Amino acid sequence: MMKISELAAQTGLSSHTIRFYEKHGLISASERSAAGYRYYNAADVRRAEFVKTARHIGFSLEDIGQLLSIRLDKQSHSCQEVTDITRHKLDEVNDRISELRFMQQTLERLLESCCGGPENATHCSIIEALDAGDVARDAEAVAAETDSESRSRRMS
Amino acid sequence: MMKISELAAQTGLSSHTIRFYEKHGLISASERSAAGYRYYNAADVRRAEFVKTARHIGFSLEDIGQLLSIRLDKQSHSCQEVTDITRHKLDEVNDRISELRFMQQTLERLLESCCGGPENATHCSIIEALDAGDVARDAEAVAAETDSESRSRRMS
DNA sequence: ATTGACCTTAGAGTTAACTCTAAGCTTATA
DNA sequence: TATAAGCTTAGAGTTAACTCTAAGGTCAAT
Repeated sequence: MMKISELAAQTGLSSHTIRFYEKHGLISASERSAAGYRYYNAADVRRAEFVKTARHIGFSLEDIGQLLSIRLDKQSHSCQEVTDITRHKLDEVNDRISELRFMQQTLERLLESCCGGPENATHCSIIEALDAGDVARDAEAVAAETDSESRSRRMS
Repeated sequence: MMKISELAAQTGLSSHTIRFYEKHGLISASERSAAGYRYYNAADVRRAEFVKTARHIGFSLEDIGQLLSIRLDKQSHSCQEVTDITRHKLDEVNDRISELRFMQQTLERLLESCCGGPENATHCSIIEALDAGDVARDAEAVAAETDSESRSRRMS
């Protein structure tokens, strides 16, 4: 049975974060001392590590809540539920990657077009491109194409 | 000279957002009516569109503030200043893409390993993988490798 | 008995970029 | 002149996932 700071050391989460996760129903201490100290057993530690792993992969706390309830009672849940959550997360990730790739290309194109030197910016092609706004029209096309804007805006 | 809702229609920004940008020093109306109504001239519109374009590419409002001050007085600024901002943004974007690609690969790997069927999750390989935590150790390696965690966490 | 490290809680603060509300004034139209 | 649409401001709310603070209780070691 370990105290919160030991669990923190073990998992790499902070004590604050562990309490925060508890408040959100993801982790709990299976025992409390008379004075209210949290004590974690091996199963608690594994659960905390599960949360950390899932978080690292990019699952939201809400996703993790669902995964945990499946983990807790595997018999009552199907593999499909798990893959649905996973696939949905993958879709979000892919959408966000598409957006970022467009930004990446645009930024690279801008950088190539500009001398980047100590000359003054009177004829800077980056400023000019932003002024012309043609970049933005491309961006809108991509956004419409992937229809990713609204969903990905909710992602980290 | 157009009123705020006309500028909104023209740029695709909301009136709220235009006022918000004004509060943050990015946009302003070159005139006000006696009653305080904002009136925008052609230069104001171009500036608003500059902001929108830059925003679309992924520049933060702070970045845009810098770009605008360069745009406003090109003689006093160098191309290098512009490319510095752009390159820095590109670095952020690339870091974030690296993270997301790792997530993508991990999620794809998880999906491949799981049957995804209506069977109960007693032996679900996704849940098992999250339990084992080996995924997380890979993720940590990637995070350390690109050193992208702290920077990208500030990105959208 | 006294440190000092650690624990508790409730609740506030952080970040970015909006987004909305309330209460009241203005303007164009019928 | 009455109505509706639109404008103004200050300021609060939203989102996600923390992160920190304050005020106080606990515990092990000296």
